[in-house]
Amino acid sequence: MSFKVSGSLAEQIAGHLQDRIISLEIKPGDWIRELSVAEELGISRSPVREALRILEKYRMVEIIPRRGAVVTEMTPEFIRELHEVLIELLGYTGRKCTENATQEDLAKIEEAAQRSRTCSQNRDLYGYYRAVIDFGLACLTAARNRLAEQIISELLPSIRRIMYISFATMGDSLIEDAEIITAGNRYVQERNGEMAEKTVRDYISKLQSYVLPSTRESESPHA
Amino acid sequence: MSFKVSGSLAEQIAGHLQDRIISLEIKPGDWIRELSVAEELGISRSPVREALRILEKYRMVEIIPRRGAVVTEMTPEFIRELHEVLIELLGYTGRKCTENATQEDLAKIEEAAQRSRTCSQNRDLYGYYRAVIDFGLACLTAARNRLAEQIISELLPSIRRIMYISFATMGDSLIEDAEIITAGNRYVQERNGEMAEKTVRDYISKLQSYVLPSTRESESPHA
DNA sequence: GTTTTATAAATTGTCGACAATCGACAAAAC
DNA sequence: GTTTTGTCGATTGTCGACAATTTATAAAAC
Repeated sequence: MSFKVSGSLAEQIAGHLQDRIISLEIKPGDWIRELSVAEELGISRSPVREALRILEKYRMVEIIPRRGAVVTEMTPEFIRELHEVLIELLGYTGRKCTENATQEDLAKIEEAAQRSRTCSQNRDLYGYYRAVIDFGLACLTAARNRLAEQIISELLPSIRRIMYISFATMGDSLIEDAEIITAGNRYVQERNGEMAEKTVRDYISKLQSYVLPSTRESESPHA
Repeated sequence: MSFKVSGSLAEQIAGHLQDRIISLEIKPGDWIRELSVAEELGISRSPVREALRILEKYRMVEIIPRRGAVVTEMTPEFIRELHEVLIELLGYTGRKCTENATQEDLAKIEEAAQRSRTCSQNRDLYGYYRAVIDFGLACLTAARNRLAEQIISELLPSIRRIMYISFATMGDSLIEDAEIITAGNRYVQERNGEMAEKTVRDYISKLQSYVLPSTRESESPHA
C-alpha cells in the first residue's frame, strides 16, 4: 500500500532495469553499459551507477571491477541452490509464523490463501502466483524476523525471474499446488509449527522439480 | 593467494570504514557524512558514496534516501534474528558439506578444527575464533552452494561485529566450545549429515546464549 | 512560554568532464 | 603460421561544481 511516486532517480532506474531484466528484454549474460542507459533515459551516469549497485544487492547483475555489470545467468545450478536455500529459510519462516503470528497476521494469511484457491479454480495463473507470493510474504511478516525478511526480499527478484521463465510449464501443477497452499494455511492457522515447516519444505521441493527442466532451452545470443 | 594490492578506491574505503565500524571507532547509530569521509581521506565524494552502498550490502549501514547513511545498531533483537537465521543456513551447510566435500575440502576442514583445538588449549582467544571462522568457511566452501556462500558472506561482518562486542564475555566457554568444534569436525569427516547439522545448530544456539547478555550495557552517546 | 513560520546552513542528489584502465585489432618479430 | 607487442577505441573510475532537499536556527505570533 505504498504511494511513493518517485523515490530517488537511482531507485527508479533500478526498478526500470529490473523490469527489463525479469521480462528478458535484457538477457542473462548481457553487459549493461552505464552510458547507454544514461543516454537512453536522458540522465547522467551517476544515478545509473548507483542503480547498478542496487541491482547487485538483489543479485540481478554482477559488478566486475573496471569491466561493468553483467546480468546474472539463471543457470540450473543457481536455481537448485536458490531452492535449497529457500527450503531452509521459508521452512523456518513457516515454523516461526505459527509461533508469532497475531490475529491480524493470520487474517492476512488466510485471505491470500483463499485468493490463491479462487484463482487456481478460475485458471488465473497470474493471479494465482501473485496470491502465492502474497501468502509467502504474509507468513514472512508474521514470522517476526526482520533479517530473514530482508534476506528473502533480496532473493525475491531471482524468484520472479525464475517464475517468468517457467511460467508456461508451471500451469500443469496449478490445482495440485493450490491444495498444498491450502494445507499450509491450515497448519499455520492451527499453529502447528512442525507441519507448517514440513509443508513449506515439500512445496519448495516440488516447485523446483517443475522449474528445473524448463531451463534447458535457455540459449541467449549476446547482443 | 591473491596478489591484489588495492582494489578500487570505493572498495578500499569500504574496507576502511568497515574496520572502524567493527572496532566501534564509529558507533552504531552514528551518521556517516560523505563529505567528512572524503575530506578526511583526501578524495572526492563519489567513491565514498559507492563505498556506502557496498557497506549497505553487508548490513553495516542503512542508507536512508536524502538523509544519508547510519551505522546499523546491534540490538538484541537483531542478534537473536541473526542467530536464528544462522542456525538454519549453517545447519544446512553442515549437512550439505557431508554430502559434497572432496578430500581436499576435508583436509582444510580438519586443519582448521585442529588449529582451533590448539588455540583453545593455549588460551589464544583471537587465534581460536579465527580458526572457528576458517572452519565455518571451509565447510561453507565444501557445501557447494554459491548462493548460500554469498548470503553467509554478507552476514559475516555482522558476525564479526558481535564477536568484537562480546569478546570479553566469551572466553569462559572456550574449552567447552572447542570440543563441540572437534565433534562437528568428526561428524563431517565421517560424512554423518544428520549429526553434523545437529551439532552446528546446537553450537549456534549456545553461542547466542553467550552473546546476548553482553549487549545489555550498550549505551552509545551520539557524536 | 509555547507554537508557528521564515531564513540560513549543512548534506545529499545529479551533472558533465577528465583520467585510468581494459579489450580488440593490427603490425611486427620469430 | 603463431606469438608477441603496440596502438586505438570504448568503458569504467574519479573529480569538482551545482541543484535540490532536509535539518537547524532564529524570529515572530499567539
